[in-house]
Amino acid sequence: MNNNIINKISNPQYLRLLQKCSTMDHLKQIHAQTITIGLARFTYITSKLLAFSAMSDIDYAHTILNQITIPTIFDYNSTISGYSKTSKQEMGILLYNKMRNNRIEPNARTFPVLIKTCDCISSLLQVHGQAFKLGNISDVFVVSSLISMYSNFKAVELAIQVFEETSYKNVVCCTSLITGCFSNGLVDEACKVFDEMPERNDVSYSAMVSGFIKNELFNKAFEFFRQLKNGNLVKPNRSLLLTILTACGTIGALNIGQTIHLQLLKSSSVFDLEIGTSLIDFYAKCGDIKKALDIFTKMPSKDIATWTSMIMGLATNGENQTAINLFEVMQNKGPIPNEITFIAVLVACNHKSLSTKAWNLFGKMTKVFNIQPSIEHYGCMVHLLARSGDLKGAEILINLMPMGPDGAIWGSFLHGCLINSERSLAERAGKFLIGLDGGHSGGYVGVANMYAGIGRWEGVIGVRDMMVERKVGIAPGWSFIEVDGVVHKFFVDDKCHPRGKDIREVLNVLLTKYQ
DNA sequence: ATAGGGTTAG
Repeated sequence: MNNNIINKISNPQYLRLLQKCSTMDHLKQIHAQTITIGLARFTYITSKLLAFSAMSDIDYAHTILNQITIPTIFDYNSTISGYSKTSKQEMGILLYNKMRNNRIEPNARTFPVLIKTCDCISSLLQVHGQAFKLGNISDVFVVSSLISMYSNFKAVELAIQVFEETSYKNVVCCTSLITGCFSNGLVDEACKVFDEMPERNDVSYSAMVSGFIKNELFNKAFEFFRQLKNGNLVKPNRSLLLTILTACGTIGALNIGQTIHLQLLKSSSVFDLEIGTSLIDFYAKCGDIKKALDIFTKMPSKDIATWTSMIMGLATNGENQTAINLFEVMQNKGPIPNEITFIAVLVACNHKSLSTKAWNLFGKMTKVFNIQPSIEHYGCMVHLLARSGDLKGAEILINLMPMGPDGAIWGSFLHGCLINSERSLAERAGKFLIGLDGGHSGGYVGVANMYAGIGRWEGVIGVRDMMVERKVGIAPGWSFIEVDGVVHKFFVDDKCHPRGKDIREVLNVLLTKYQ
């Protein structure tokens, strides 16, 4: 870059210069030149730089903020906004307090981002109180972020309260509440908000479809999708098609997903990252691993999500070694693995012969890639170790877990004990499992099965009594299949399906033929 | 002049 050029630059030109930056290094270069040339004394210029850095490198943005003698409300808003997109969320409130100490008044734009940085219900209540005190509470932007954050923290009743106290309810507030209700299991309430909202757009429909999926109401989701296809309500845009495709993967609806695939190819000229990645995930979840691999190889550019989806797809389709090999290839010529990639590759190690490899990767994750294992990583490790018969190793790991084991961890351990006939260990795991607070029936059933397996019938009765006493219901196992766009759900020992008799007859034929 | 909310790939 030529110094003369930047010296004569006008504000819009400077803005265009920043917009052209594709990497942080490029932005940092421009920052350096901005300072050398003396442009940095114009507050607008530095504020713009700060806003741009906050989108991709929050630490850098914070240093810029620290260098400004008297930062404006714009500078604070940009930095808080940057923090709302990272994991250092606690910095949001810290900055807000610093800003107040410097006697800078927050404005309407401060609260939506500040609300997004709240990492627990108490900080959210605190920020909500501030917004109320300073008169920003009727702003629709503030309302919609409050609704979605309260819902995220499982305080959906507070979300509903905020919604009801608002006089102007636009499409975004309503969509926030719809998503909030769905993610807290309030399906009827979500539908009611949708029916009563003044207008609906593609995002509200998208929220309905993914909400139904989250609550396992697959046919309702497809009913909505068909409404969209047949009527002229809203045009199913790319995001909505991606939502449906994800839904198809979740339930294994191969036929419907394939039509979405065609529609996506028609509507979008480029085979972009998100579409490609969701297609890989979709085909892998439907068991068509060849098609998934085909898309993977044909994709011109791949990011970490693409590679992770492929590794996970191979791992869950029994191609354990291929998944691990692909991970090795990725390390040579692909992006840097993240925490989800390690979950995928640990799932791939779920085979008796691969537990050494698993330990190896688990160590590499922390030492080489500096990723702290989450409860899911420990879960994968305990599961595969216990399954392969290394119960000692599994137990050591459980004791090492900084966050403490949950029901899933003890469940995996118990399962490993049972298939390896470790009775006394199984009993100990069972006691831990039942000792954990929680209404999930899986643990109790596991323990009951364990006692039954070793002939301790008084143990079985004891667990049953405990379930009655603690009001734990049994959620029976179930499965589903899509036929001609209709999803059929079956429970264990199900006698409710309208064609149940026919299905059983066919099943019997198959059983006599192949058993 | 600059900074804000809801759906959406692993």
